[in-house]
Amino acid sequence: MSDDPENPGRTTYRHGDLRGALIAAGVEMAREGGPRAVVLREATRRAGVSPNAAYRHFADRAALLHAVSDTCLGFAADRIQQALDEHPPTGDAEADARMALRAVGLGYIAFAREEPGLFRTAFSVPDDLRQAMSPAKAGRNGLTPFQLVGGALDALVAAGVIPPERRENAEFLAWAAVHGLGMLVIDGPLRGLDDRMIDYSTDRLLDMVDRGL
Amino acid sequence: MSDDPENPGRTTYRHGDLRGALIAAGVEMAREGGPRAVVLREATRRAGVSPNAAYRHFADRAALLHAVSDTCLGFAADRIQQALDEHPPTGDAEADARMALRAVGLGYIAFAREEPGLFRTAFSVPDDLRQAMSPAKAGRNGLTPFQLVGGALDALVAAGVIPPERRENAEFLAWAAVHGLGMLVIDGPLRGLDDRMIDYSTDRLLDMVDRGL
DNA sequence: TTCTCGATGTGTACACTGCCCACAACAGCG
DNA sequence: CGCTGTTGTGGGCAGTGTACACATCGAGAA
Repeated sequence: MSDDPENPGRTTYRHGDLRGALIAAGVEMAREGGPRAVVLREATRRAGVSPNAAYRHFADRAALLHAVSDTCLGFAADRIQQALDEHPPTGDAEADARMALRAVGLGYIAFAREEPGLFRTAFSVPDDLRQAMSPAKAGRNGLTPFQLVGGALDALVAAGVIPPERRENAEFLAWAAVHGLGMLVIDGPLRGLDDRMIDYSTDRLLDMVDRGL
Repeated sequence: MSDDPENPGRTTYRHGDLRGALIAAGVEMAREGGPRAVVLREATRRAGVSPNAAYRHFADRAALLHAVSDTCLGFAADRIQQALDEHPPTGDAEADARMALRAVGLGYIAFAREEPGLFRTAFSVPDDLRQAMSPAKAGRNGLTPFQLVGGALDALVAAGVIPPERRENAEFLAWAAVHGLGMLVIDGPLRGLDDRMIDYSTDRLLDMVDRGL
């Protein structure tokens, strides 16, 4: 029995929302230590439940990690949406479309920098195109990061900035650039560079995408 | 230095090159299962040695993984060099410089696709700028992947393709794009796409870098 | 109302991991 | 020859994932 004041020991035999509690605990561990820190037994401990109870809701540790990863992708979507909200449209369709794609990138990088553990966890699980738009990976706005990038690109086509024949699969190019920068910043050679330097590199990378798409 | 690779039971008390054998075993495990599959005890088992012997050569599992990761980066450098060799200079300095940067990207992506486990392992260990050029991460040509990208960019500046003021930190932009694509291909939404599709995306990404740098 | 049953949580157990400690064997030195 | 520091061994501990049998209980059937 845990006498944790924040997590009162339950009185009922049933937990109520053990699945959700395990995911929440997993997210908390992922926040501090990345995907490797998501430990099944520790999650059950935090939920005040015996280790094997987890197996009523997840086939194995990988399944739990997958659910945690999806949740993290939703958080990424939220952060991207926040960046979009910070750059409201001005009325100039072309400039707005450009700025929206930029905002998606800025939100993505911001998420990587603010929550490196969650960022790593979000992308620690193999994924494929079919599942990239699964609602489980969506944020509060109901969209996944992948769909947010796609939306920004559609707007660029609608505004005439990108010719339609370049639209196809452009998600992958934009995403690759931004995702790569995110990795380099939290785990790669850019780690520990001062903030201004990273801001500058982010700007230049987004310039490159803007020019090169 | 590297004889008797398949010696089940050694006769001498000393192993001879246990450190190297452990790294080699680690690389083999990484090849099949990525960084998570690099397990210390299994490495000692494959080296025909007791578990604790590893601690005479590595402080802990993280240290072994780090050494394996460095080795993998060297393999990446080798694959990039191979791609460079496959596109020999034609005499046109400008076209050659462009092609060299392209070849670096192609080699990088080829490595990710051919050896996903080693690729993941190479970048599973936190790193910073100071260590990006450590000789431990170099390939047979003595250069690290980071240095190979840098060289290609220097050639682009020398050929007048890139203005010098855009040279600084351009490594990060080119690297981010290619690295991101590599991750998307082996772990992300592009996983399982057919080869032609990936080739096409790679081409378009390198176009973007070429245009956008 | 009572009974049953499927869903959910518990207890025990096993194989495996990383890592700590004390000890054993040996190569290279005087 | 003996000493000594390096390298490998053996036993042990805490912690992990997970398989199996069992306990508890909520809800629908009788």
